[in-house]
Amino acid sequence: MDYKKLDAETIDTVTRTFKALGDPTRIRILTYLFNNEHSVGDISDTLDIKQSTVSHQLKTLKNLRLVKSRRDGTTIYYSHDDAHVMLMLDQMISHIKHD
Amino acid sequence: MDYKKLDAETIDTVTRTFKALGDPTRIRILTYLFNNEHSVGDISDTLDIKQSTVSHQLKTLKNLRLVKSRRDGTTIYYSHDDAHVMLMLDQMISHIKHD
DNA sequence: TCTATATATTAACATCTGTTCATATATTAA
DNA sequence: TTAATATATGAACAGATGTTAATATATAGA
Repeated sequence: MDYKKLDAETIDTVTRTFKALGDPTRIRILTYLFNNEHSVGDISDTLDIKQSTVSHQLKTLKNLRLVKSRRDGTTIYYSHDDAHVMLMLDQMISHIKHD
Repeated sequence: MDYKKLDAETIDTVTRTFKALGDPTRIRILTYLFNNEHSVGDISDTLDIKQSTVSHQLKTLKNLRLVKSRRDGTTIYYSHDDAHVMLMLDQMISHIKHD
């Protein structure tokens, strides 16, 4: 890896992505979405995070294309949308746990 | 991976580590340290970041054991200290670049 | 000891971030 | 259309964060 090859845009995107993972609420949401899709209300109830907070953070994650959503009636289901990032999240958790 | 197994301490450490990677200055410093150790002044000059800023960010990275240092006279050389995290940084850069 | 050099620290500041409450929007069913 | 339910949005706020200038500390050499 050559640091000189890191253009500003790459640094910016890398930074934004890691920053998205640098918050406990978003980590908990993403981890909950590891295997299955879940609705906003489900996430809110299961993780005990206010609905408004969940919505805001899902929007943040969606802007970075880390999650995607589908509507079914009034319910909106979210699922992860970046397998590579999910893998890195899994790696980091394993790394931290086996310390 | 089971989200229920994520205790508060693990979430906290995972979050702190990702947060450390969520800043352009720290990303540039870590990337520069990918292959070799470098002194504070070298980092400051090469990356064009004020010495004070470099020192502050190196301290942040050292607190998280992402870098280590050794002294040689008045010069202090820093190098990375977490191969797994460096691997994830490399993975993320590759992921972003090949998008 | 005095000077020069390298790095660390402190305080201040502006900016960013995450949460919350209140409310808006969207969909469905009656 | 009205009511009920699910989700999104906007504004406000407190607290965190990154940079900077000024200064302190540490080491080596004269």
